[in-house]
Amino acid sequence: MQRTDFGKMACSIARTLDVIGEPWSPLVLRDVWVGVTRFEQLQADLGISRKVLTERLNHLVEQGVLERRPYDRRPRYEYVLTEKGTELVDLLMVMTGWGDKWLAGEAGPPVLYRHHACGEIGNPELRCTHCGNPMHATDVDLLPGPGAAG
Amino acid sequence: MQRTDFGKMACSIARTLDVIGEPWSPLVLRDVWVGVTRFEQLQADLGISRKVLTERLNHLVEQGVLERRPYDRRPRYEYVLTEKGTELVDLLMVMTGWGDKWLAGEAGPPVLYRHHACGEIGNPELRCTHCGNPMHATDVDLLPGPGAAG
DNA sequence: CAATTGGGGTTCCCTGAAGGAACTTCAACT
DNA sequence: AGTTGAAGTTCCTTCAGGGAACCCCAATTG
Repeated sequence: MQRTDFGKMACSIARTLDVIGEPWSPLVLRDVWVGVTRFEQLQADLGISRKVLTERLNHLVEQGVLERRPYDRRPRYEYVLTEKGTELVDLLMVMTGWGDKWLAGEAGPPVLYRHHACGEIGNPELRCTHCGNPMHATDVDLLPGPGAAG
Repeated sequence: MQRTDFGKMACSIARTLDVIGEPWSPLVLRDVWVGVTRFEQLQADLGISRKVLTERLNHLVEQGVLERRPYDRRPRYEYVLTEKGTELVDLLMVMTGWGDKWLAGEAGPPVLYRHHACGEIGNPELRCTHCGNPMHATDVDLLPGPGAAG
């Protein structure tokens, strides 16, 4: 085996990594989210190799995370988030929150979120869909689900 | 340049990827979280190359996400989550939620979370720390923060 | 209407990282 | 003294990322 295939593991983390776990993919997603949607823009903004950018975009399109869409009568394309991709942004927001807290240092966070509902600057927090209380690593027990292996 | 260094970018996503973005790292973290904490156990459970496992564990320890701790008078060690690492599990939980929804298929989720506070099975959702309302990709504006580049 | 421009890729070579198996070390147990 | 088992290390092969050059196509320009 060359590079291990995470997609076949009975684990939603591994499967998710199969979609956006390759190097650069989360940053491509971030850029598309904030409006950097074209090949040339992405390549220039990220400093990524054109070859790898092509591979990542194709993979994200295949996985249904991005849609490749013409924006001109010339052969010009932009990449936009699908619903599946938009929901992946939750992941980016949590990554941002953690990075802001643990890695930003003196300078502080590079980007802030203003929440439409309240107009305030803030970060997202994980809360239980049932009771609305915080739901972090230490607040849950893990149980085997219907899709468990063996 | 060989492999691009994400750690120096002015982006908390890129910086977080520098810590856990390498292949296998999130799965190592998951295993440690659920109690697979020793070298041999991790190697067997993941099917990862021993060489790469060594590299990942060292990196995660250097980054302060895991702590390497003796558990015997013989030279035996286990890896445990630090506070910094425990907070990273938020990321794993969100990955799990997305994977459950979009990739689990017929079989359903392999793992379920039971929330201590309410005793129910459920998934975490992102909510604003200020107002408590849902906070997803489409609910925020992005603003430059104090650590923004140039 | 030939030449230019620019977006969106492909192709090529080189190096570095992942896979995998064999080997090493060290303390305790037999 | 020999064996065991955890925890790595070493070595070789193959594959993926970096980087630069090249290609294709439609519209605009001279």
